[in-house]
Amino acid sequence: MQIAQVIVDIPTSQTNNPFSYLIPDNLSGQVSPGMRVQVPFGPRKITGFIVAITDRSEFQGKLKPISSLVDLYPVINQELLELATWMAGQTYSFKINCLQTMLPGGMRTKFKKKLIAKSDQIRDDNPQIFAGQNEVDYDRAHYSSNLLSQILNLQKTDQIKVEYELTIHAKPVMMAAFKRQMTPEALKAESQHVRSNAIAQQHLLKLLLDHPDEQFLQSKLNQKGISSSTTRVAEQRGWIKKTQVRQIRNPFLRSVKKSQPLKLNADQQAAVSQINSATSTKQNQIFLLEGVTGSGKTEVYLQSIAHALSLGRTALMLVPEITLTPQIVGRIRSRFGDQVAMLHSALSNGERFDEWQRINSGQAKVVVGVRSAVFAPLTNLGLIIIDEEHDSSYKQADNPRYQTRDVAKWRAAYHHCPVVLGSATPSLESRARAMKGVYRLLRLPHRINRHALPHVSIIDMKIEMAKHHSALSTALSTAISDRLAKHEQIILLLNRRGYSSFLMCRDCGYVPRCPNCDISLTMHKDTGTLDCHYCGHKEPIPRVCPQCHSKRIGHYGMGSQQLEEQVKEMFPTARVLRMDVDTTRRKGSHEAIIDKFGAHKADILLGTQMIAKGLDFPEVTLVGVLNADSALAFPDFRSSERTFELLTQVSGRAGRADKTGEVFIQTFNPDHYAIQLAQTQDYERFYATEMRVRHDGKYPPYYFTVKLTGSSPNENQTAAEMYAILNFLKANLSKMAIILGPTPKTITRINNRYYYQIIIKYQNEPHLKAVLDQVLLKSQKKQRHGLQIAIDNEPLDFM
DNA sequence: AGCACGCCGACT
DNA sequence: GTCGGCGTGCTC
Repeated sequence: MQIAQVIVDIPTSQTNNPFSYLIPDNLSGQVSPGMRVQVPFGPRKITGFIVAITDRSEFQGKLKPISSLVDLYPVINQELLELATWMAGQTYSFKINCLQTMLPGGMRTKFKKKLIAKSDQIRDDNPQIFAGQNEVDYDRAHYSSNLLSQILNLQKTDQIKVEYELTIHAKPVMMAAFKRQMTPEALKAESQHVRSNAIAQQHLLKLLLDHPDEQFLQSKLNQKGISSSTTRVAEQRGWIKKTQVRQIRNPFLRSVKKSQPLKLNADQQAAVSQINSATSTKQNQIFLLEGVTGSGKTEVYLQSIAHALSLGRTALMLVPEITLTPQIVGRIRSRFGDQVAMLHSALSNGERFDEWQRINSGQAKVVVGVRSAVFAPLTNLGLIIIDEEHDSSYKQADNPRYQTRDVAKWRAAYHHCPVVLGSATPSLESRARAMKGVYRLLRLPHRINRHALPHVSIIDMKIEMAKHHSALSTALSTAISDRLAKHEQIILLLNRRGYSSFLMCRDCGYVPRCPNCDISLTMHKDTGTLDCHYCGHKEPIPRVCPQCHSKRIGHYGMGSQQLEEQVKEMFPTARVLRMDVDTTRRKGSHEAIIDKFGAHKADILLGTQMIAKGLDFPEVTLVGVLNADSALAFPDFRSSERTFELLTQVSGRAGRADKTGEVFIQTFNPDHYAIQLAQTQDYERFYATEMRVRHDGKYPPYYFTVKLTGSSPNENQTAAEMYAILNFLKANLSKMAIILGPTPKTITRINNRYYYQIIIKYQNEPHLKAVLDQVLLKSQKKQRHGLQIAIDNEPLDFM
C-alpha cells in the first residue's frame, strides 16, 4: 500500500512533521511528491503538500485516505522540498510557511466553508442562517454564539451539510479558438447560401478556405471584424469547432531590439573568465564582484549568463525590489529574448503565475526577479547572480525571515554552480568573507570610458540654518538655477519617507499621535488626512488644536510633498516630478515617471530612496541630497553603512555621460566618517573604519546575532514573558554569549500590541538552535494568552 | 486553525 | 442538580 507523507496547512510545530495518508486506488500512480492534496484533518478538510511517498507509516492509528488532488503535476520539485526543510530550521519557521513562500502568490489555496440545508423546510426554519438561500458561506465572525450552537446542533442532527470549496486565484487564461470542421467543398457550398450582406460570415468562410488548417483565436478574429456572435452562428452551422487554448499573459509591455555582447575591458574580462570557468567546472565558488557605479557590472552578468546558457544550463539573477525597472529588464531581454522570465511584485497574480509556469515547464532559462525569485523552479542551474547584494530588500521582514543570499548559496551548493554577489558597496559581512578567502574577490575599479567621478561637496546645514530656514542651501539652489539655465537635469533626494512632516500646535506643543501606536501621525496634504505609517490609521487634519483650541496648529518637518511645493515656488519655470510611495502606488506609475524624466519632459526629479538605485539618466548633471543624516540618526549599528551606501549610490547618478556631474550633500554632521568617505567614494577606508567600529561594539560580522521579539496586548505580560525567556537563555547558553535586554522596542506599541526584544550576540554556541527551538515551542502554548514570539536569525537591525 | 473534551460558576 | 464558560490537546 502506498502512503503519502503530507505537510498539512496548519502552522504549528506539531505539523512540521508530515502526516500519513493512504493513497486511494483511483489516485494511485497519479500522485507524486511536490503535489498539493486535499486531506481530511479531524472533522475538516484542508490542503497539504506531499513531501514523500512511502510504503509504511510510523503512525500507529488508522490512516485516512487523501480526498483529492489540488495539482495535477508537482508544484515543488525535489530540490525545493529539501530547501524548505533546511529553511524552516534556519529561520525558525514552519515548514508549511516555507513551502507556501516558494509558490507564486495567487497559487496559494484558500478554503471556503459552506453550509447547505438538506431540505427547503430546514432552510425556511432557520432564516437567520440561510436567509432564504439553500447554500450560504460560513463566516464564523458573523455569527453570534447562539447562532453558532444552533448551527452545531443542525450539523449533529444531520440537517445541514458542510462543504469545503477550494479556491485558487491564479488560473490559466483560456481563449476560445476555432478550427475548420467541414470539408473545403462543403464550405464552398455553404458560402452560396449565406446572404451577401452577411459580410462577417462571408469573411470567415473565406479565411477558412484560404487557411484550411489554421487554428483561429477569437482575439485574432475580432481584429478582422468577426465577432463572437458570428463564430457562434458558424459553430451552430457546423462550419467550425470551438476549443479552448491556453494564453500566456505577457508582462513585457514593450518589445526590445536584440543586443550584442559589448567589448569588455581587462577587469571585466578577468571577472567573466573566472566566473565562466567555475560554471564550466561545476565549482560551487562564491564571487564578490566589487565595482563602482558605471564600472560595467551588468555586462559581466550578461556574458556569464550567456556562458551558462551555452552549456545548456540555466541562470538566476536577483535584483533589489525597487531596481527592477524596465531599464534593467530591457537589457537582459535584449540579450536573451523570450528565454527570460521576470518575477516581481508589480506583476498581477495571473502574470506571475504564467511566468512561473514558463519556468517550471523549462521554457524560460533565465529568471530575473526580486527576493522571492530565489525560489524559481529552475532546474540545472549554472549560475546565480545577486546584484546590489548589500540591499536590505533581500531579507524578508516577516515569516519565514530568510536571507536571499543564504538561500542562493544553498541552491548553488545543490547545483554545484557559482554565485556572484555584485555591489559597489558590499555589505561588511560579504567583504569580510572575501578578505578571509571564503569568497573570491573580483574587482572592477574603473568606470567605463574613464568618466570622472562627480565632484562632491558637503554642506554644513548648521551654518546654513543660522542664515535662513530653507530646505535648500544657498550653494545648492545656485547650482539648480545654473543647470536649469543650461537645460540639464537635476535629481533631489530626500532621505527616507519617515522624515515626512507632522502636525504641531505652536502654542501648546500638542502633536497628534496614533491612538493604536506610540508614534506621531504623518501629514498627507493630498488626501487631507493624518496617517499612521504603522497600522494604517487615518484621521482628518484638525483646524484647531484639540488640546488648547488654538488656531496656530501647523506642520513641521519636510516631506516630499512640502519639498515639491518649495522647489516649485523657488523655481517657478522648472518642471518638477515627484517620485515617492504616494505617487508610485498605482501600477505602471513608477515606470511612467521614469519614462517622462528620461525623455527630459521634466527638469527636476525629487523623491525618496527609490530614485537612488539602478536608474541611469545621462542628462542628469546635478544631484542634491537634502538630509544626508536622517539615516545616521537611527539608533542602529548599521546606520553608518546605510548612509554610506546611499550617498555613494546617488553620487553615481550624476554625470554618467559626457557631462561631468556635481553632487551636493546637505548634512548636520559634516564630520561623520560615513559622509566624509562618501564624498571621496572611498569604500576601502569606509570598510576599514566601520570594521573597527563593529569590532569594538561586538557587532556583525565579528559576532553572529539573533533577535527575539515578543509582543502582546498587555505590556506587563510582554515584559514578564521576555524576562522568563532571558532567564531560560542565560541558563542554557554559554557564558560567552552576550544577551541584551529585554528592552521595549523603539516604537513600543503598534496596533495596541506592546513589543519587547532580546538580542543575542555570539561567536560559537553549538546549542543555540536547540535552545531557541525550545523557546519557540514553549511560546506556542502561551500564544493563547495573546503572546507572540518571533525569532529573527541575523536581523538587519536591532530596532 | 478549529473543534472536542474537560473542569468550575449562575441558572431553569 | 445542569448549561455553558473557555483552558488544553489533538488532528494521520
